[in-house]
Amino acid sequence: MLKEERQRLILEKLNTDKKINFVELGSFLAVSYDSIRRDIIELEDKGFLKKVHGGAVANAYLSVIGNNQNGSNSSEELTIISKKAQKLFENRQTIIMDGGTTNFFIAEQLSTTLETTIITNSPALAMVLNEHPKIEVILLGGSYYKRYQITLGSEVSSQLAHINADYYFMGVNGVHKQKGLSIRHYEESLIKQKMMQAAKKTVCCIIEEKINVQETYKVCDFQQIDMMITNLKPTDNALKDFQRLGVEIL
Amino acid sequence: MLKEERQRLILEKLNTDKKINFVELGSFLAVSYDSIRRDIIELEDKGFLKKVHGGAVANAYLSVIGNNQNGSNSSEELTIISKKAQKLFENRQTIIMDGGTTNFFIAEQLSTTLETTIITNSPALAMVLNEHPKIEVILLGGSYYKRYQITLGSEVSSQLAHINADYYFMGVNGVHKQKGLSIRHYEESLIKQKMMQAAKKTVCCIIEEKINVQETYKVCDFQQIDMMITNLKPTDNALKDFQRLGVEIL
DNA sequence: GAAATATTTGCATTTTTTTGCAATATTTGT
DNA sequence: ACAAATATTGCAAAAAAATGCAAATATTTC
Repeated sequence: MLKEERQRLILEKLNTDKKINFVELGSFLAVSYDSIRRDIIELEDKGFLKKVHGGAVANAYLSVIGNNQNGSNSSEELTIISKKAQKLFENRQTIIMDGGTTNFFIAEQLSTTLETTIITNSPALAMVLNEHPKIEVILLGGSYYKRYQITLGSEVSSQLAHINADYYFMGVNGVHKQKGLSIRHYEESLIKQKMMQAAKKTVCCIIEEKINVQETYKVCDFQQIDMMITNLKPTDNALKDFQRLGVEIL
Repeated sequence: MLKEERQRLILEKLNTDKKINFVELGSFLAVSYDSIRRDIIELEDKGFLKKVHGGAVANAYLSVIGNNQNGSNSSEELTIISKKAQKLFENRQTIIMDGGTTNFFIAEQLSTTLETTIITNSPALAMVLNEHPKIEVILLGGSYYKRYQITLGSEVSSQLAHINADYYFMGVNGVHKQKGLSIRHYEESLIKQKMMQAAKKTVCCIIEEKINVQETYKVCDFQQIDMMITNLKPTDNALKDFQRLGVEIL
């Protein structure tokens, strides 16, 4: 087995599993533990992964969207959310969508007859819409963060300043009744705030795992958004804390 | 068995298997290990594969292009151009690259140790660099033109206004000694002019089919660029009109 | 068509890279 | 702090690569 072949397989496995264990990998590829270990060191030198005690973890920015999609259980949840979100789209609207698996999914499912403008800081999302005949896409430029696969920074912010959209579809890592909406990256949280200001209504799409979760950086209070879409039924018990707060739940 | 025939078979096998082992290949083709090895070296020089210890692996970008294009000739031409272009890249530079197959190719081949900033209006190019550990990417935002898969418009233009890059790698549809460099899309030709202004040196990478071709919209005169890279040898007869005009030809 | 020249090929030898092992050190969980 | 798991290091065997050389083959030239 060629070293390169092995390393390619390691990266592939890492991409799907997000983490690898040397011992398992050794028996999986039928090579000694040492070879695996040395491969991991080489790959780390090249910046493709991070070596940790007992194995290696993916360098976040390497995770390609393709992998997020095939995660079978979460894709079911995303499908439900996407279906609900489709109802909000009408012709002649302008919609801001940030990067994130959910928005990616929603964008992919948009009806081919829809005529809207979509403003996004996610090149991947823009490219998903390549095939769409009628949607106009505005890409917000700036520093490109490979790790999150979006653009951020003051350039993005200033472009948002003179935009007035109908909806903003916001993705977050956590929604909490008291602590509000939060994510893991500071710069991104600022851009999300700007995006909220640039849209008449903010919609938050979120899978149930992220409900009642609090992350490092707060974007806004729960009451500041206009609508929340989850994969649960609006009447679900898990959502009862969020009822009657002036936020529509779909 | 002729050398060319052998090399063709090697490339075919590489295409299906994505990797080759010298010893296996030797017995498969019934020639000595050394012949195989020398073939591989030759093929690597031509940019068709990557030689590794124990065999060879497919060059990543060749498969990508395989999807976009079918002409096997043009990928060979692009490989030659890309190899030449690589020599211009050094650490701590800022490079503007617009969208286009050639730049896409060049970006994919960039050394993983290279530390530069790449400014582009092509989301696809930004995403190619997702896997690159050290390159910083600035994406120019604006209206996204699906047809060309790039952003254009005044927003892009104004972002370029305060950029001062080392090189601009420009893709065009035609280069003509008298008529200059030209492309098919008006708005894009304007952005290319801005990009030229934003870089110290402009490099034009072009395949021989586009030499002495004139398209609808002129970007600049031939003498205004600093360097032209083609798949031909600089001394090739087809380029003799372009010599001695102050433009370096690689 | 034959001689001269250049290219290709296979082999033997030397050098380099890769690999697995064993001994030792470090980290982790309890 | 202790045991178990995992990592590091140095080393030697094995595999593969590079090199130089000579024979075989192809190409050019006259």
